[in-house]
Amino acid sequence: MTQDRPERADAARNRRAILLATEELLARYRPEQISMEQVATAAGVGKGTVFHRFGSRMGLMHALMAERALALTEAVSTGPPPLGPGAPAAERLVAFLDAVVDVIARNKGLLAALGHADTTVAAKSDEDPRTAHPVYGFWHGHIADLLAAERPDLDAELQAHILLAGLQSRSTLLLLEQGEAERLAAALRVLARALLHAPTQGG
Amino acid sequence: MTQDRPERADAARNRRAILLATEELLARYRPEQISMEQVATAAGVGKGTVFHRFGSRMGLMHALMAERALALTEAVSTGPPPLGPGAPAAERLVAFLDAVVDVIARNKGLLAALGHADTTVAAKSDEDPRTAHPVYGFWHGHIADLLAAERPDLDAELQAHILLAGLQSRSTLLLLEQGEAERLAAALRVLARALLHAPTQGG
DNA sequence: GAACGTACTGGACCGCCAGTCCAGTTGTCC
DNA sequence: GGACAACTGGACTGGCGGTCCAGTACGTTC
Repeated sequence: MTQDRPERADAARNRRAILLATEELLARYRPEQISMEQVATAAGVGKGTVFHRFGSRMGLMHALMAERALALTEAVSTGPPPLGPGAPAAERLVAFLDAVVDVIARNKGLLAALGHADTTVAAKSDEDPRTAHPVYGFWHGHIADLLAAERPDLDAELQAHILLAGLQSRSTLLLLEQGEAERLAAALRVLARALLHAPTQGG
Repeated sequence: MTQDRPERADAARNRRAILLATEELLARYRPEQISMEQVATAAGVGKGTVFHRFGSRMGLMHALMAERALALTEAVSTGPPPLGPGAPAAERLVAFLDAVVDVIARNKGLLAALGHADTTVAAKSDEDPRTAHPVYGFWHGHIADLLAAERPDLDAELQAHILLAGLQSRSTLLLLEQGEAERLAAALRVLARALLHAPTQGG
């Protein structure tokens, strides 16, 4: 589909430049301070190019996020246990949560930017956030599956949302900025384990 | 402090009008679609007045939120158990979470707007979100206290943040929009109870 | 290696919005 | 009823996300 015709050399070069410039800006400034024009300038291209390639602020952030999350996606699908298939669901869940904390810790700015982009754009389309944000969808699905495998009596879908929410809130992001990633991971492990051992629910 | 001199009659009238107009707009439109100018027009005042009274978009949303959360604050501080003092911490916690879900369910638009306002303004000041959002601070403190009372071995501060995060995420807000408040409350109860019964953590 | 069609480029441009400013108005106090 | 401060409101500013389209340079074809 995308390969019908290989991306033109200059287009590929600029795409990389834009993603790179975005990363650098995110490392240096708060996401809301970064305008698309700045990204374009930093990448040495025109604003039109940025929008041509990525459609919108949100598209750009999604592309970047997808790239950053790629390794985790692969580790989960085809890598070795406990992240990959093979280990018991409970272990995989804890390992996965740890890994997600890690990805997020190394991409706080991006996460915040994504949140901001989502919010900004939400008004224009009433699409489901999960559809709009494939990385989140994958994470959520994975957590929900593992949770359901271990505890079919729980509302796994929703618990998965809640666990993930704990990683994207403002307070959490603030914590990560202070280098407390391990503390967050620990808390999440406790929470996940507690959930796995929770007293069975009456209907 | 604020009472040194009672608010002038016209000022009070306009403040009410602005808050009311904001509520009505929030009920009808998505928060990001509502501009401060619209609020002003709907309230029948000039834009300058809105900013004079509330300082910024965020200030307006905070004022509205504080008003909406007032009943809960009072119920917790001086009301009857299980919400108010008197009941065991575990019961108070569950009751409080239910109450917060209720407040949030009845103010989804406002919550989303607050999130948006926070994000928008965050760049300008590097204040701690808790300071910036007193209602959140109160909720968080209360949950953390109750949690710590029952389970001193937990990272109550952080777990409280995580529980609250589950109420403010985009997915959650989406759920609430679909009238699934009870489902969310149930999931939170399960999670809180699980946490209260969690296996003790090794240091 | 030259000519051609097309995908890509970039910056001027648009509409919009948060927040500022200040001259005029109105309520309150003495 | 006069004086002073607080309040008011709308014109204005700066900046942003996103569009548009004329020009450019890439890859292809002969």
